Amino acid sequence: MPEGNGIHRWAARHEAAFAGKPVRMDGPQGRFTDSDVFDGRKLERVLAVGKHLGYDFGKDRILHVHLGLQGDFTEGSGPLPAVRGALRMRMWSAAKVKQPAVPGASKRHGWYSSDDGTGHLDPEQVAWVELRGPTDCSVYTNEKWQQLTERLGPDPLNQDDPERGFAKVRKSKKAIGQLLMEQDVFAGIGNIYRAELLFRARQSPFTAGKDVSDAVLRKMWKDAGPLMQAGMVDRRIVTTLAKDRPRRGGGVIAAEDAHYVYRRNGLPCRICGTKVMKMEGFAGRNLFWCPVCQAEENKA
DNA sequence: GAGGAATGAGAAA
DNA sequence: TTCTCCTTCCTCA
Repeated sequence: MPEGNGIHRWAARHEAAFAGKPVRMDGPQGRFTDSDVFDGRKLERVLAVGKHLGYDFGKDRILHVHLGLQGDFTEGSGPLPAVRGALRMRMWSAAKVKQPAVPGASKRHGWYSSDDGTGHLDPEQVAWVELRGPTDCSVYTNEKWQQLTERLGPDPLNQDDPERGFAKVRKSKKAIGQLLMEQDVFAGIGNIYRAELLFRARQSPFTAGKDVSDAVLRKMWKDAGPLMQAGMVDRRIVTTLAKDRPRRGGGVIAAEDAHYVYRRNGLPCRICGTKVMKMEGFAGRNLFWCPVCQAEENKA
């Protein structure tokens, strides 16, 4: 379900948990049949570009994961839980045992264990992740991964040079609210950040790309990096400034205070009080904006 | 228990 | 522009 910030977060967490060691992997319900390619091999690093994850096992083998709209990970420590729900793939840390976990098993598959009850393992060291509902979970070569990254636009979370993306916006007749959703313009931005970045720049979603001022473009780009980096609070995206949120008790940011316009249609704009608007199917998704703060005449 | 919506994107028409 | 993939969670009855 996440936008780019959530993807980079998973990459960092999974790299910290698994990289540098052999990992176990399977697709216990037959939804992922290539787990053998990776099972028992050492994970070298976890790549993140836009909304794409790449678990790099070296030797020209990368596990590509794209969560899409419905995909999500669950993670935990302790013993691997029983299979439940619709599980695509799971990955867990492997502890090396002195004897094959399964007598007669091949070295690659049999000499690592996490929950086989052999007693060779400290349960506190076990970490696991489960993946369900992804758009893609498949084997990539280095070349295929490179083709993917070349197709994507600059990613605000990867310190990329934004000029390539700016150039595409400047020559496009499409609305900026549509361009922000296109991953070959900017990678990693999704429907929440589209709405919130446009609002924070007081930019109308309907202005053609070629008519958006450079100042606003740069402002949105400069905003996007830190905003996406700080983006997750309790697995939620928060984009409101503290001064624009109502004061409530405790340090927790309430879900209804997290956004300026996203899913706030019918509610008053936090800045001007005008009712926030919603339009269905704008670049295939629901668009939210304030018709006053983001009026087309506001463009610099 | 049904039905819809959700932080996505590729293919089809 | 419309369909289709796919899973979970929430609302409503």
